[in-house]
Amino acid sequence: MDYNPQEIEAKWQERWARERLFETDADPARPRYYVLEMLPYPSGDIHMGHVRNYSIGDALARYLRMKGYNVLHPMGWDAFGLPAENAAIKSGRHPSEFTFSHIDRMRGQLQRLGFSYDWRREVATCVPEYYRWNQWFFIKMFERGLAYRKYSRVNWCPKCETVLANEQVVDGCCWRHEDTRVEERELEQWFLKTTAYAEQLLDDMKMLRWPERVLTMQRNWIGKSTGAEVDFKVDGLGESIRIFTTRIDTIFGCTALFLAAEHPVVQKLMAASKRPEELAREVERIAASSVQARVEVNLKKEGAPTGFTARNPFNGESVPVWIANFVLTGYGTGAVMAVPAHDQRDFEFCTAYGLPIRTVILPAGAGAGPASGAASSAPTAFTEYGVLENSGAYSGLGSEDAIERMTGDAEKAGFGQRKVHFRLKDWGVSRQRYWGTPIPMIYCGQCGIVPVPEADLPVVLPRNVKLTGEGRAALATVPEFVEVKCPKCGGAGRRETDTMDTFVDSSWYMYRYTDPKISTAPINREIVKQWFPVDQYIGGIEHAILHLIYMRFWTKVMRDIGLVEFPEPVTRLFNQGMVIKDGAKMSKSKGNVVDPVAMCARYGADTVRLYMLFAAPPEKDLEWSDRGIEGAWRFLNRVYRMASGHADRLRAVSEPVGEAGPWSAEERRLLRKSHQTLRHVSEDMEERWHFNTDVAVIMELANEIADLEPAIESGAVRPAVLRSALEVLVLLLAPFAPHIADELWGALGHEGSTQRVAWPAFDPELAAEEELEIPVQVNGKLRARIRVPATATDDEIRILALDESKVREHLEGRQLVKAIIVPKKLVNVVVR
RNA sequence: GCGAAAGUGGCGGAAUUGGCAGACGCGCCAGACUUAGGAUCUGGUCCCGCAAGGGGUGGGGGUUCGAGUCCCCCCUUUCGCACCA
Repeated sequence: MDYNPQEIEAKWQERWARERLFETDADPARPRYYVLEMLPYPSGDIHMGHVRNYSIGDALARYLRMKGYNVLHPMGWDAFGLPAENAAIKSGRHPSEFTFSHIDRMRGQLQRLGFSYDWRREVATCVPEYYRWNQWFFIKMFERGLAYRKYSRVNWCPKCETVLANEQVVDGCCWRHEDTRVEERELEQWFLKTTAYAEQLLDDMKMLRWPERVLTMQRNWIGKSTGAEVDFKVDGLGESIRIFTTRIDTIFGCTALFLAAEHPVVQKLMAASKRPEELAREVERIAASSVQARVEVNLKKEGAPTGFTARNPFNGESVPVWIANFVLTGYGTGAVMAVPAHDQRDFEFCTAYGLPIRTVILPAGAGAGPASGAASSAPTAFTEYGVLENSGAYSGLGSEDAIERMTGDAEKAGFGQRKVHFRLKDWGVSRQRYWGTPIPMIYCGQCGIVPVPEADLPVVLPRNVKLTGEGRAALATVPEFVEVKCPKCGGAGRRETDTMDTFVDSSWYMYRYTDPKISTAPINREIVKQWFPVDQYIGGIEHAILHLIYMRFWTKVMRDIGLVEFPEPVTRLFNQGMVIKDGAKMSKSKGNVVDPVAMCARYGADTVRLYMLFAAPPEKDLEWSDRGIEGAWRFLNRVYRMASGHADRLRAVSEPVGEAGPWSAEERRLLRKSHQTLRHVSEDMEERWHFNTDVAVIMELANEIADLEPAIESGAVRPAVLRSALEVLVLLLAPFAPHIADELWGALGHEGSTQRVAWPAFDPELAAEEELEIPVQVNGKLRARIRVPATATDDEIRILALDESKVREHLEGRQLVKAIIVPKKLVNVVVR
């Protein structure tokens, strides 16, 4: 009789599996819905963050199945590169031992939580079959010029001992090691050309129903800026310096040029300089300080003159060329024009070094005289659009017009051109690690870079490798792996020894789920067409500019090589909040973790899941509370006692509730409450997703049934009505606490899982109140409540309200101005 | 610094469209049952007040018959961006 979750959950989990309840069938008549949760690193144990993520997704999946959808709800595992290698280095065992045993372990934990995954569609991204298709994609991209190799300065995490992509650097630190500063190294690396899709990644955001926050982050990350490039000829040298500006309208106010210390022309200036040693020293100093600027916020602006001047092509004026620490090498051309009057940074720099400041833009609508005088003595730059002055033929134009005209004129005269720059950089995918997809390339002295022929894929990892963790590509130490014949000429070649970033794996795993076993192609086009795009993706915000940009890029590449016909892989995205304990995100290093497995052992999966949904709305952070979960536990106990207490009697009842009564007042009350609850949960599941309030109204229904216990004893609530209310209660609970729901569904005399039962429809007539309690305000203050039949007209309500004794008291000696009736809601009597 | 979101009891939170502020749960108080209670059940629980009544959604102003909700100013917190020319 006592609620024993362990027993119930084990029984139903076994039965769900035996009946293959969650296996996605191919019934073409039913509408399809693809629910996907972000896949985990198999770190060995699932944590509460996972449980929350999956409780949300599973509630949705279970609801949709009951609504008649054919639901695809898969689960898989990301490649687990670094943790596996570190564990291997420590123990001397092979990384695969960790990876696969951890996957098994986490799968077991998820099964214990009773999530409704179709395990036939499980995908692990760390197996040779998956490597094959990563490599296949890589070669396709190489053939299209979308994968290339270049020697460049890269981010290096000393803890990971490997390269990081720009997206993987957070506040100057590694995304995995939040307190490890990223270093810079010069390395030859493979890149994927995400920049080729910058414009599309930006444009296609309009078709995404994603949180605005994520879209904004992506927009910032892509960082489109439209402007112009203009050439300044260096006086006395054959060189010219090309600058990028979004404010060509301010160019008459240019009083200097600023170069990044690493700008290529700096070498030439040094060579031509009259005082080369001195200049070289200065350049070195500025270079050092600009490296620091990348890490430090608000670094002091520093610079040095080169001694050269360059000619402004618009007014023929020569301005000094400086080196400045705040000019970024990697953005635009690495050179900018200094317009101190209209750019805050230039203003600070020029003020510090005494360079002249010349106003050329006036605020629109301001008088010419006073404004120009004020601007030259102002402590800040005027950076907004305005009207040009001191700008030759362009004076008097508005900024917008001027930008258009001046850019056009520069193009005609041949010293400049329209230009769009993006902040987005290509994705550096080389990793100097063992456990990852080998990059399928061979270097030949004769033929250059040659991709491994498709027939030879996959290139697999050699087993006999010694992992040192010393930051050199581990594969380079295995001669049998490295030494290979060139597929083109048959001569001696060398294999690439870097492996791919594991974000490659997660960029297309959602496709693989639709047909995980296909061996002739990365995806089954026909089946993908049936399921894609993913209807609902659920995961944390932390991948806003990592996985979620890579994934979008990958889909666009897949479309361009003819694998899919749509531009975006995921229509709707939902970000659940983090699980917090003692004010901080749960993490092993902080020692504030709550183990879901232990919680399951104590309370059962249903209680844990119900609490995860009840304690906070899903998009907000959830503060873990040991007391709070007790509440969920008590609730399920109450429901269990209540339902199973009545079950024996109710099982025998066969008569239906009846279409229209006649019902006792208590029966009406019960039916009304259950249909109101049904309405709330049904509507909420469709759009709003405030699962915490769904659980709250389900609790209210349970409380209502408990309150009616005397009426049930006395027969005022007949068994058929009670049974209908209990069935609603159980079915509503099914998405949130599925085991106990199925158990009680059985106790009420039904066969099988609630997942095979149609979601009940609510009856608006049963949900409607017969009598309303309407608050009556006098001048906005609550003075009384009146009870009126639900059918009462506004006039009837007005008469009743004005007749109420409390209201009459407040009316005494005053003049009635009007009575505002909000139908079925409220009356406000206005008096003077 | 710029941008966005948020701020409601002792706590998590509710109030979906401008209409009863505090649903539901936790905690707390009182009681019942009990050898016992960290089990269960019943009642109470925004603040001041014996009550009548008054006050109350970060602070200040405004719009409105009516504001947690809309507008303006300020404060605080969180998140994102941060020399992107």
